[in-house]
Amino acid sequence: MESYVSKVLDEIDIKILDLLQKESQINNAELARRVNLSPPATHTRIKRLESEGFIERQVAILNQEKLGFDLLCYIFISTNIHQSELLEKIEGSLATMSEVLECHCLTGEHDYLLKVVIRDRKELDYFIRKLNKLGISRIQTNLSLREVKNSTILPIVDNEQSC
Amino acid sequence: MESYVSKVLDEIDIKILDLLQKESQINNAELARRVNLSPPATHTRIKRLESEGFIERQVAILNQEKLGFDLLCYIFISTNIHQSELLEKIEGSLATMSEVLECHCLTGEHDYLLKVVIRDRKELDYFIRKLNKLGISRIQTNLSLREVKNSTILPIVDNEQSC
DNA sequence: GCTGAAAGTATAAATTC
DNA sequence: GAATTTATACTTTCAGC
Repeated sequence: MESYVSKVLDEIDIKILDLLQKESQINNAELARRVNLSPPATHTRIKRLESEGFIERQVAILNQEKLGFDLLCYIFISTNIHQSELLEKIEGSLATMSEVLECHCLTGEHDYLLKVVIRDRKELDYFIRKLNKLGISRIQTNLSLREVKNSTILPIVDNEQSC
Repeated sequence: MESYVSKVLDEIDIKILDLLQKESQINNAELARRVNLSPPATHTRIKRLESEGFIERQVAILNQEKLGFDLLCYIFISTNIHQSELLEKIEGSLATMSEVLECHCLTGEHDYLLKVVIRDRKELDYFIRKLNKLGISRIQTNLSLREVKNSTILPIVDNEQSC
């Protein structure tokens, strides 16, 4: 696989993005050292990468388990609705539910796939009731038994990484 | 839903975690102001939350589309393997593949669910060949047509949020 | 946990390549 | 046009209370 180097992004930009997506609290001087540039030059590039939207946001990833979220579920849902106005309303409702971390419109037999974090069985029951109330006709819940990998790192540089 | 307040985490800790998981580059003085504490006290708490593992890491979330990743896939895979040593080897291989952002061992008819980011159709073909070589017997690929929501924010405080 | 000072870090300005 | 060095403002972090 080759790196994504375009007219707008050179190798140094890619390197900066990669370092930041792995460890965003790295300080500017250290970042500059790793890309062989002066701190101000590096800083200017970061600001450009932010303003141009390559960096969407910087976040802290919290430990689900330590915070009491015992259940991670992937839930497939289907609706019988084909009216776009109603679908938008359902999507809006799904997006505002804080248990729903991800929601994707998918190819295949189901309409949407949800990634949902839940504390316990009781809350899962409550959540599925909420889905039913939205007018969702079919729900297929898959529980994660074990997390093998969970990363936000896009493969923008060649080397395979393990985290 | 009620907040997760335990002997180790009080309301202020939860508030700090929540602010950081939404915007980790917020500065300490501003964070302190929002939780009604002095900057040093706030700082001490953050360090504690990090060392105790409530904060796993801080990362920059990059824009997939702008970086050329046109395809987001959820891929279900099954193996015919029941020997734990071989399964561990397969899991290790999956975990080191940089296209695989997530890998979960799931309940249901399939063994694993993968979240995979891919640049184009050609790369998807190449990726599926790699899976075949690992000894995976059944592969069901679902493409994301549209992202309705994509968040890393755990619902540790009551209010529903939209991002 | 607070206040205030010292150390460290980011940003701006001036200059050079 | 983009990077560097120098200078300044800000932010974190460490005392003492």
